[in-house]
Amino acid sequence: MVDLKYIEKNFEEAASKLAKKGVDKHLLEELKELFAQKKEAQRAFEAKRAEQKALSKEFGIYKAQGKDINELKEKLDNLKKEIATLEEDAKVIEAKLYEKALLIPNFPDDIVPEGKDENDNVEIKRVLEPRAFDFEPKEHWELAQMNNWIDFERGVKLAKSRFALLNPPAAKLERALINFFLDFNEKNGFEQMWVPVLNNSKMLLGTGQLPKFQDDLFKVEGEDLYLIPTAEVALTNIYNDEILEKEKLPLLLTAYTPCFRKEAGSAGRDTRGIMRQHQFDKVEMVAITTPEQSDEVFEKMVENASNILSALGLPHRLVELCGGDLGFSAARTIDLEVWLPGQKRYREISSVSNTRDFQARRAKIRYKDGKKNRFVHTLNGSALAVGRTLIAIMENYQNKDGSITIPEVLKPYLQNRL
RNA sequence: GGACAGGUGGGUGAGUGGCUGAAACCACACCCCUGCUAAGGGUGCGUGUCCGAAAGGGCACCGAGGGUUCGAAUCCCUCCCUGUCCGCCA
Repeated sequence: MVDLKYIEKNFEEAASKLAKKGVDKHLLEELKELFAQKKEAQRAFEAKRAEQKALSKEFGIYKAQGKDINELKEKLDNLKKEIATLEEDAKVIEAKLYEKALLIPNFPDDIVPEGKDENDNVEIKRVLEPRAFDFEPKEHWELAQMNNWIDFERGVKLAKSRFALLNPPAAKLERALINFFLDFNEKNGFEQMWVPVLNNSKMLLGTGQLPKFQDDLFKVEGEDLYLIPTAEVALTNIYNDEILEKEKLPLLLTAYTPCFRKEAGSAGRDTRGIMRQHQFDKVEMVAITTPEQSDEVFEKMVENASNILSALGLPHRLVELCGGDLGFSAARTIDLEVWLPGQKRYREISSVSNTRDFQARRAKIRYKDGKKNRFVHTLNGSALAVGRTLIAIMENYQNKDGSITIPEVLKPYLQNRL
């Protein structure tokens, strides 16, 4: 959640920052006004409440002394009614305030370029030269069919569109990739976790998926449980409503989970193949840091994801997202896009974000800094999206006859055989 | 899923209507004493929010939400969770 006090004190600055993300200034004005109202209502209520408490105490003393309490009681009865109204008012305003505040996206960092969509993102650098083909490279869905790696029809039969199933060679490769990623992350300091893939609404609110993006989530009927769209939700919320010791930071975590997304609003996009599925595997990194540590950890996470791609021999580029393309919770994001020779373009395979204290405020994740409790910074990034890595391997390692060469680094994970 | 028992501060745990935001002990921090593997004493030590430069003060929070009452951690209702036993089961 955005810092309301910051908006109150630095309104113009806050407004110009959020303009980068396309947030209307009027929304902020409304918020500021509500915040002022909330404080006023709170003050009014608390003053009366203090009065009531004092008189009630007297009431007890009077009674003990056998004094007449009728007059006092009448006074308190009236106060009670007055307070009930004041309290109700304060509650209503507060609820309204938070309802609105929870819909305001995070402030982008100053470094974030202006822009309205992905076309305005800024390429930072390219890593590894795309391979030169002496034949026309095919797209992954074609290769998948030629090699019988992916069964799209039966995936749909089992569930619905945008579900697929992997046949023996691809299924093994999928798991090899998961293990390879987890090991790679672990070697670079990320603790390997295992988490529930169903999380409750409080957690989804903590990382920013709720309340605004409810339509993107699969919800369990009759339960306060959602299938997580990313392990970021579970990993970050491990520390929901906790106060951490400064010495324990930064916490670097990694986990593999399947991820579930409704992909509402992306009808017609990437309908062929497994680029955009309702269920996909991903190995995620999450970091919990002090504000001072978060920039350095951010770089480390980007580097780690990039190094994995390099280890797999996959050409890729780093892209700094512009304000308009930045996610709701992110202050800054660098996407890693892998080269897909079949599609002849770079496609997102990892996204590393620093949310600064935005999620920490929502999820109430703090750390002790001396006597004070401060909000941590939370960061997340894929390392990597597994299904998309499978695509990248298929397209980059394809041979003229449609067969696919397995990258050397994965062979140990396949017991040297498919 | 059924039955019973519970949910209090970092932990253990007291507290059945006002003197309790909460005893005591442990843990932790600092100080004093002592002097070596027996320790003792003192002080501090929840979270959030509002006012304040600060000191300090107000309000809220004893699983969550309602209710009764002048007044609730304490009484009532609903829900959630935990434990134990039974059932079921990877």
